Amino acid sequence: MDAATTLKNHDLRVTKIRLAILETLGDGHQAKPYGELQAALSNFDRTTLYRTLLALIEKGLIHKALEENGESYYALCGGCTTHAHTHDHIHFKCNDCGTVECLHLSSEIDFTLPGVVMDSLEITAKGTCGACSA
Amino acid sequence: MDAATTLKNHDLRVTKIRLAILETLGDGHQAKPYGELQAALSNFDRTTLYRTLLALIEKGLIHKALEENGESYYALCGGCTTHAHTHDHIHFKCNDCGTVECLHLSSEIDFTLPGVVMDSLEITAKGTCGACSA
DNA sequence: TTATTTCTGCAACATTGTTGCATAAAAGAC
DNA sequence: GTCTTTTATGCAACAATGTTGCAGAAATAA
Repeated sequence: MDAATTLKNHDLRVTKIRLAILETLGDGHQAKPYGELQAALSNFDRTTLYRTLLALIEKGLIHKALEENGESYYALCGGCTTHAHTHDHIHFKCNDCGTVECLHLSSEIDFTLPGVVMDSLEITAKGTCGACSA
Repeated sequence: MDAATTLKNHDLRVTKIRLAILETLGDGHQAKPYGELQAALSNFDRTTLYRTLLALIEKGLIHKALEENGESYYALCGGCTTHAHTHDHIHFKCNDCGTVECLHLSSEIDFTLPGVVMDSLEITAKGTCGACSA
């Protein structure tokens, strides 16, 4: 499915920056830092990028993978909608090359916290990725 | 052990802002956002607060619990040193009252990611805390 | 093609992060 | 307590990101 159709399916108008963001985020299993997005999309206004990211998040097309040192990382979602964000994956950051990947877990992580009601779980692992440790 | 002794044990001079930060962070199982620290310590310069937090982190007295919406949360460490940060706990944020707690896990969380070498793991859970769900 | 809805770019400001430098304060020696 | 050395603090200054309002431009639907 092409990007324009994806946008329409998610109740979003097809505009240049939206197509450009989706294209920049590529195949979706890798999260990109805000700075990189801004550099790649420097022909667009910074405010527009900011608001567009918000819109794409709200409609379930992308998600904020992690925040580090004041910078947010964004990645494509796999099948989220406005009302149901399903993120059965964790984020892995390579300390060597800096790439952030969305990895699916084969086994569920499950644990309980006494006395609290748990809604969501965010897991970020760090280390060395396959390419860098080879 | 009082705060001044703690500072000395960690190779840090005893100064007003350091004592104030340790006091503000209180009993240590709760993380405070930067904004709250700054408000509580507004008689000190913002830069000094910034550098002092860095120093306390480096010497293993406090740690950055999580980052959310561009704001960092800080909490006291339990037995870290400059060279060995041990954080066998997760962070829990209450969506209701906003408090962030450092919770120890009774059981270890353990899983593997194929093809990568894992160094560290950061886990943030969100939901409703005991006080708010009661 | 027109009318309507929504998006974009610009201006403007807040907050946090960050560095350099002169002065002030802390720690150790006497 | 005083002096010396080391380190911390406050100030100025700037960068990056987040955020809002508003007018003009673009996308949709009729």
